[in-house]
Amino acid sequence: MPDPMYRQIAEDLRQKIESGDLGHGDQLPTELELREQYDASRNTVRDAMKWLITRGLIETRPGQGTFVVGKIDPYVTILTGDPAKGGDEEGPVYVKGLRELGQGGQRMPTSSAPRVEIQKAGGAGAEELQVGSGTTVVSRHQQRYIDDTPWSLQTSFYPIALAAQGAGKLLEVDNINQGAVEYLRQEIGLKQAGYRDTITVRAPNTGEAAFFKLPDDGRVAVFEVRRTAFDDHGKPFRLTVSVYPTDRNQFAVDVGEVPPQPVTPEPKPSG
Amino acid sequence: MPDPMYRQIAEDLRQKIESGDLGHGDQLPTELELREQYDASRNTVRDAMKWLITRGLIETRPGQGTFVVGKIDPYVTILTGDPAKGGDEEGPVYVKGLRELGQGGQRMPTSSAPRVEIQKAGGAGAEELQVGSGTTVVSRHQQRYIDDTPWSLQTSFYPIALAAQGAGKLLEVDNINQGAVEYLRQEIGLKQAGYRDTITVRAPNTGEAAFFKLPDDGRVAVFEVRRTAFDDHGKPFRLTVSVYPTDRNQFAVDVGEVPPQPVTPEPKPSG
DNA sequence: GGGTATTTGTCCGTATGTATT
DNA sequence: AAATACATACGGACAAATACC
Repeated sequence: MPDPMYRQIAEDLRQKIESGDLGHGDQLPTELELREQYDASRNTVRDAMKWLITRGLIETRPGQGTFVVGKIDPYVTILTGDPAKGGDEEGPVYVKGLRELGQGGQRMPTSSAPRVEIQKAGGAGAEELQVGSGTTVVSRHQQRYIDDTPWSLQTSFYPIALAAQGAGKLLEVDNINQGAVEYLRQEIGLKQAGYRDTITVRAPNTGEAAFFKLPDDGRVAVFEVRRTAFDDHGKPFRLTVSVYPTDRNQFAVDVGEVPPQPVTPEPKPSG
Repeated sequence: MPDPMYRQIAEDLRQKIESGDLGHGDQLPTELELREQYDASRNTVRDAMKWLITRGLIETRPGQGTFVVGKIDPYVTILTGDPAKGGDEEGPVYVKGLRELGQGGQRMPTSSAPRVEIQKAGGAGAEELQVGSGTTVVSRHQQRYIDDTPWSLQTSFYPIALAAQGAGKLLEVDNINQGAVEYLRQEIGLKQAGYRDTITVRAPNTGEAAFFKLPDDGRVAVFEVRRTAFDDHGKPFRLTVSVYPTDRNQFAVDVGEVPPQPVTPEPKPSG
């Protein structure tokens, strides 16, 4: 038995897109035109559209039409940095296409002023800090941009004890210019000996979808990177949770000796 | 203006799920029952279902009903290993829940015999090897399992010159027991000085969806990890492309000194 | 194994609302 | 204001998968 009709229509359009017959940004025929081309009802054509939308191949714009999605030059974040520094907190970001900048395509992210909150460490967020439930932590939440486009949402958690020990800037609603890790080293001699990142993918919540301007049908997932930082006694003192849309970000991990070239050419989905 | 009706229905059901009113694996009312509860048409109820399905909250089973998705203990792959070894090719994998094994929750993946092909390095896959277009490469493709469940699809590319220089096993349809990286070191003195991983997320192709038994509506994306390995002259000699479903996998990256504990343990009574 | 009821999947038609040009 | 195009919502019909007797 053949596939359902909406799948056949979707596969036919997919083939047209991947063969280059329909290029990035091109407009598809309207739903009514497709209804005639494939001799199906408009609802069936729309089912095919939804199948293609889920796969990120097309997008619809009410009042305008349906379009092949444009290609995005992904941002590349290198997760392996100097353990004595923050890591991705102030690190550079590379752009794969490197069209706009002559060489290297390096960018610096900018951050909003942090929203600082004092919270109880419930089961909700900060198990990695290994403080008991009910202990007080400081959370510092920031919105991060590259070239004025939303790039990531980031929240760092610190035990309140650090502020009491002299790191008062943790409680201030200002960016810490030299970076929080360097500040903690200077101020109270806390050395970051290493960190562990865990990388997961999930659907965005409503706030994230709004900030990143993601379509509200939830088809674009987000990376969640949780960085637990340890001092030289192996004790965790910082948890940073960063969220990035998966459609315009990728990560790089360097182990051992790796030549300096910033990134490798793009991967391609195989048929 | 209020949200569309299908969104209101979806949000109401989402709240019931996230509040625990409906637990993992529980069955939802049938579409006809929901149609009466919300005084909507069956198609509108189904639109609400689709919204929840896209977000991974529920799943439908034809002939049975609609269910809250069960919780999955994710596999954790550590990307930062010994640069002189393969990395994740033979490395252990950790399971977060660690319920089934007493301690640590460590698992070893098993691999199918490789499918070995000789290919021209076209634009398709292996730009990272920095061989000219038209150069011949060996590809070794494997299916990898953990506890007999499909875990990843992996393809490694090597310049054909390595086989000519004495590493003949690269052309054989057998697993290389000691690992390809160790084999290349022993046989032709090729030392892996380091590697770079790039991590992206994309929709699965049909073969991947079939192997991983992913729903064919494409809502579950896959990780694509591309590992380029370099010798001690900084020359790439291996590209390994691994694909993992995002719904049951996560990655860890260790930088600097990180305490040994494999993953963040769930708070458990010591007994 | 067969038959039947239940439940979701596909497909159709139509009407009306909303966003854009 | 009008035309166009997609979004939402309704209704109905039949098919396919599953469970149960």
